Amino acid sequence: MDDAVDLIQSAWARERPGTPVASIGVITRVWRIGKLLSDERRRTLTRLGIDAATLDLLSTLRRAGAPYQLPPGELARLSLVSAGAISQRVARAESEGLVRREKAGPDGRSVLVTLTDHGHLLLDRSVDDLLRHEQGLLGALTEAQCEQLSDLLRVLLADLGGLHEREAPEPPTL
Amino acid sequence: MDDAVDLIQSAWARERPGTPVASIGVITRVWRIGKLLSDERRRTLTRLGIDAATLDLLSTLRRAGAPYQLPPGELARLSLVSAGAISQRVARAESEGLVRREKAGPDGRSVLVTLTDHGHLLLDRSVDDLLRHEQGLLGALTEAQCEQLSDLLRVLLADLGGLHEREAPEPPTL
DNA sequence: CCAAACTCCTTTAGGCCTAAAGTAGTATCG
DNA sequence: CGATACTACTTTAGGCCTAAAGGAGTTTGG
Repeated sequence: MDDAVDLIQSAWARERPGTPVASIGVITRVWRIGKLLSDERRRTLTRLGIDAATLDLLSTLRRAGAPYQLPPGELARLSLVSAGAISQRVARAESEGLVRREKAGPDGRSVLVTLTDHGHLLLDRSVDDLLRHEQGLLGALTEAQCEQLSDLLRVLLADLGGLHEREAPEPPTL
Repeated sequence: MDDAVDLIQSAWARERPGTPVASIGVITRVWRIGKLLSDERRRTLTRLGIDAATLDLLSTLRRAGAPYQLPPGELARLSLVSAGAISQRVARAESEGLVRREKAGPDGRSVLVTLTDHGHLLLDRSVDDLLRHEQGLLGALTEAQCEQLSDLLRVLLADLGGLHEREAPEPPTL
């Protein structure tokens, strides 16, 4: 039986024979699943009184362990968003008292973002509910399928990880 | 060996023992792969002189086949975005001469969005390049792995597809 | 030493999206 | 028929993001 993505693939084949449709089965499904999960997360988090960007920020600091602080650059790298996005996330979270900015160390450029007690509490209050809910969303997959899927995605993610750097093809180290 | 997502999982387990981390292996990887692919697509499309939202609109009309027209509601359903987003996409594309809005049929509310020749050309000029490029991004996976991955994602996507409707739990048909 | 290059972070301009409100045409039903 | 509910689409307000420009501090090399 065909799903919506199979139909996209066959529609291209019908309308533009020769179009290279091989990637669609994986890429379009990844995007659609990601979109549906994001939409659902937004709904869930609205109920919990937090938004996805803030949750991501607080989570990253929380997972770093005590003393729950990281520099903006590290947050950007870990979160896969631009430095500018982190600056804005931190500004928003700071204005709500969830994190604090501290000038750090001898290098006058560097900053440390620290989780406040309020931020810590808000996170701890939301994360289990959220993750439990999302675990339920994977109910269509058996445990074995989840693992198999994780393994395949791990391979793909590892390969895509260096995409940005690969831009300027480095001369091989002779 | 552990990737960044495995580290997220073990960090939660370390910092908050008991947190339900089972979903992370699939969900976080799907998001990250989707993000990396979107970033790469944005870069590719910038070179081709089009943006992802417009490409999606033109593609959907193109795949519908002659006469290349669909109502906004159908476009929203097929593209997984809100009706408001479609209205804006169409407005942007219309101002560039890529599509045309037509009042359709006896029902005064309904509209048909039609691909113009200009839009048709722009799409046909971009889509093969784009898809060929993206096919290359899956190079880390063998053909068999791609198929296996597609199959697992199809199962998950089919299940998530009805998420929005499941909101208001319908009384069982006695 | 000091200029140039570099690094870290922030700010700004602009893009696209969602949720919700707004507009207008159509259907339902007493 | 006319009020009410509904449906299709658009508009608006606000959120978050990227790319690029803008400080400011640090390193490098003559």
